Amino acid sequence: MATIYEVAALAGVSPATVSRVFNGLTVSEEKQRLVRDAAARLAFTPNKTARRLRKQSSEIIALLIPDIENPFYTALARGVEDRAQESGFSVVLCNTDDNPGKELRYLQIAASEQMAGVILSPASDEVDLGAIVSLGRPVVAVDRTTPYPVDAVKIDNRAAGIAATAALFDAGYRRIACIAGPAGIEMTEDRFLGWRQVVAARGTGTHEGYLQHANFRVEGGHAAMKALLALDTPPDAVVTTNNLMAIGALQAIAEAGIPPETFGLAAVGELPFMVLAPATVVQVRLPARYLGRTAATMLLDRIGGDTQPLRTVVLRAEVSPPVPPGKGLAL
Amino acid sequence: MATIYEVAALAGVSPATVSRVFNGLTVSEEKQRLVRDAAARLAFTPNKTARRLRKQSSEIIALLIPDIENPFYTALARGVEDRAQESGFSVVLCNTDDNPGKELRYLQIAASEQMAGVILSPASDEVDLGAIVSLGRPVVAVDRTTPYPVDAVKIDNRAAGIAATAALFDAGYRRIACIAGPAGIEMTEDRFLGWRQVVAARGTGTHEGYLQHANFRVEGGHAAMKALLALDTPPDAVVTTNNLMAIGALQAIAEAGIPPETFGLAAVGELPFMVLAPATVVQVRLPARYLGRTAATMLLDRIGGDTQPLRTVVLRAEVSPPVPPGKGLAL
DNA sequence: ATGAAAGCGCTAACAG
DNA sequence: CTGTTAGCGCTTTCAT
Repeated sequence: MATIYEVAALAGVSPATVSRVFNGLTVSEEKQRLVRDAAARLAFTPNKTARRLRKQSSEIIALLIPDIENPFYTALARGVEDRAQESGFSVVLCNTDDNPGKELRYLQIAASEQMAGVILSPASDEVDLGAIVSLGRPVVAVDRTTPYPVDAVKIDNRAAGIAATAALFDAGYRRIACIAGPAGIEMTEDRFLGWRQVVAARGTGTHEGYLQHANFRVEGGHAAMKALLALDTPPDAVVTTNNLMAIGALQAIAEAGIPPETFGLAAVGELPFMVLAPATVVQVRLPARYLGRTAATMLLDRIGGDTQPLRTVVLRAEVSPPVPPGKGLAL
Repeated sequence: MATIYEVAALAGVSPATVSRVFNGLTVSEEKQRLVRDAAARLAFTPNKTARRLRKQSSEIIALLIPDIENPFYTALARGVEDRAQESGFSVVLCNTDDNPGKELRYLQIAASEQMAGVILSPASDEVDLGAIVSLGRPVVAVDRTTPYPVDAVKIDNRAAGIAATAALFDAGYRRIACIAGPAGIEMTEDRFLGWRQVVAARGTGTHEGYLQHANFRVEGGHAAMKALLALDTPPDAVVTTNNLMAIGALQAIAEAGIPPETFGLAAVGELPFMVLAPATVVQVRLPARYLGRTAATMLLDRIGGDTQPLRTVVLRAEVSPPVPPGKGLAL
């Protein structure tokens, strides 16, 4: 890799001038040309590491997500990436696996790599963002929140939970259970509170065991659904607070030999690659990509020196239009 | 962020000694303790940027994949990540979007960021890996190949195509079409050659238009399937050379009102989150995660100085066990 | 507008 | 075993 010194020598100027050319500072037309020619001939690419050491910052933003195999997060990642590209930033994707230890480690890496900022969907309420924030690196929480005061962009989760549950009521179901994520994550709590609110207001009373907590994976939804079906008075419909758990629930329903069209299912989130949409699956569509884009915009604003007070942007989810009868593929 | 100079001052040793402690070189027990105490008190984290500038290399490997929203690639990414973590490396995920321009750009970034190596699934045969290779950075091609001489790990694609097609034959289908990816990518060509081989050997002769090329996305498979169904003698089964196109094909079949159990579908790749597996969907399972892990292992070997001749590891795909009747959820 | 020179924080000889 | 010192390649005053 050629350095600015070699370029400078070839162009007959000083290294400083080469640097100026590559940073868009004022350089005479003539020398500008000289430098560009020399650089082209040497296939010169500025050494980002040296530049970063000097400037104490980079054009890289870290994105910490809990599960890279969840399409919701990959869509979110796309949104972040697209926006970042527009401003010449690169994105480093870090998979925390919902593991606070891994999360912490990546946060340290972000700091020691002089990354420009961090967007994260916290694995737990206990993330310590103090270290990175005190370094002056902006942080934006996305999808999930954190007690630590940072910018955030989230979904109106309570409303999403309400919409999902209400749709099942409207479809005629009366014994509606809920498969929620792990206790202690505000995002999923809010969604199940939405469920509880609707059930309390319109339901036929609460049933024992209708609220199940599970991890956010397919197996979690599967296990929880099995537990629900084993109840004395099993539900006739279920709300899941994320996409993957809905898949697991569907699998359990199928395994139990229940004709799916007789059982109501509403998911907060989109069921990925759902070729086969039984009319009874309600999807509360989450604007995942836009969530990412918004978070990236907020972060880039901060990186650019924006100093306004902390903001939380709340996005509204949208209930999927009911599947027209006969259109939902009856396999 | 504290520097080694501050730690050195507090510990009463030289900066070099601090460096040695953090690099596991020989330092007396006593000073070792001194340094660690001082470092802890200052919350010192070594500045990776400075270290990288000095060492001319980093512990980061770049992973360039064509589509981060394709579960095959996220699974592959997991494999890479898991293996990398074990050796203390981090992974930067880059989404090329099957766009040679983006791919080139990321390759340049990998070079100018002094990344330790690159694992990529080339977007085109024209990738120029010369620049990065001549920098001494190891490169491993994964899933797809490239004419440029680098280590590679791939699937036995011809065998996968054969397996998929043969399974349909065995199930009694006789007019088997193929939806292949874009022409010019060896991976997909090999799969469709497998199809052609079986059709030629066991088929009732070739039909006009039974080979469709499409992009690798859901829409591609959808459009191709529509074209197939519009033929004078439409096929009674189809092989798709990747997972996403199979989804699109299924959608088109459903839209056409064809009872899916009367139509055969075999996909090279797994249909992600397939709750609803009609018995007729044959999946040739690709060991995506293992593919990633293997690629990472090869790359890390090279980074570690392994100098053996170029290797290509070929992994064998596995046909999904036939879905037991009544088990494939009939929605 | 341009050049000279001083670091950014770390590692790796080289002495001792 | 440990300290001194010279850079890695770039940006940025400070002069000119």
